[in-house]
Amino acid sequence: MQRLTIGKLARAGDVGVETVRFYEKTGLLDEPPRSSSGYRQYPPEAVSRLRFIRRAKAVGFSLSEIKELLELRASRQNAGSVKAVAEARIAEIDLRLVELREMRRLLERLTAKCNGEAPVSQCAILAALDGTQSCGHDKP
Amino acid sequence: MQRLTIGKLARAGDVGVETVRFYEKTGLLDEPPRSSSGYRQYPPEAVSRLRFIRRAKAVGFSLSEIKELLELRASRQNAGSVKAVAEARIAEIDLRLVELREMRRLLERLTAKCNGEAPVSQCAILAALDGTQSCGHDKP
DNA sequence: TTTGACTCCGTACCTGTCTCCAGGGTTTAG
DNA sequence: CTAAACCCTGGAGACAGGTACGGAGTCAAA
Repeated sequence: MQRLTIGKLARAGDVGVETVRFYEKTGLLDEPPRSSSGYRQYPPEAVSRLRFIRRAKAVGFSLSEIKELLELRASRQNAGSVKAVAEARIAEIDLRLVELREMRRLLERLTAKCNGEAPVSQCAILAALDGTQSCGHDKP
Repeated sequence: MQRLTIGKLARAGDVGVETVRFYEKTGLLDEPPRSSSGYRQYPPEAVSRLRFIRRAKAVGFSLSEIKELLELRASRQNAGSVKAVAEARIAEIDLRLVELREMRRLLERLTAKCNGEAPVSQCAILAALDGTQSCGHDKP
């Protein structure tokens, strides 16, 4: 039943003390009871909650999505709503992957055409960005 | 030789008026001459500069990278430095692609295991984030 | 008991890229 | 001539996700 100070919780969750307070302020962590002198006294479960947040961040959930997941976890709904959040996140990732691959393709083409020895005035990259050459992005 | 007001420039470059002023403040666009009443009067070349910025943003350069590219464009160096900026950007994109693919892979595995009809207490996604089940991320 | 590590609170700051506002002056179309 | 549409400045606000700081109170070990 031992309670943790904020510093111990932060170390256990591998985040900064300020981050714990920030999470509390934004509703990701509940306000814990306080000691007579006002120190936060966390129950051991706070560590798993903090780790939940860390793991959810690692798979790319935003803090507001994580808050939503935590609220769902505490609810008596069925898992479909959680799955929906995860699927929405996958869809966002897919969108971003498409964008990044397209950017990469364009950049790759440009750098392939660029002769690094020539003066900048003949740089294919700059020419494409100037629009004096197609970079495959704008229609003619 | 007709000069453009900021509004016309903004429309020509498909950005907001405020954005043009912001680009000026941050050094992406030069300060143009002013009319007697203080209105900005842009030369037609400002449009291509603005479009340069727009295209460079589209391939994922940050504004500070774009500023660097614009400075290189105005210099008498050879194209190698431009190419280096582009290659650094490709490397960043590759890094991000790896991260996103990993996130996607983890999320996909979790959602596949999640039965949406079950109560949240049996949700495989939440279980993995809780750490009570491996999500393939943390070592056992 | 003293020292050093810890905690409290509130607020400001950071990166990046804008976006909006108030309270003016100017230009242009009708 | 008037009304709408435009322009000016400086500063604030927005988003995300923290990070830093100052001044003061508290706790634990030597």
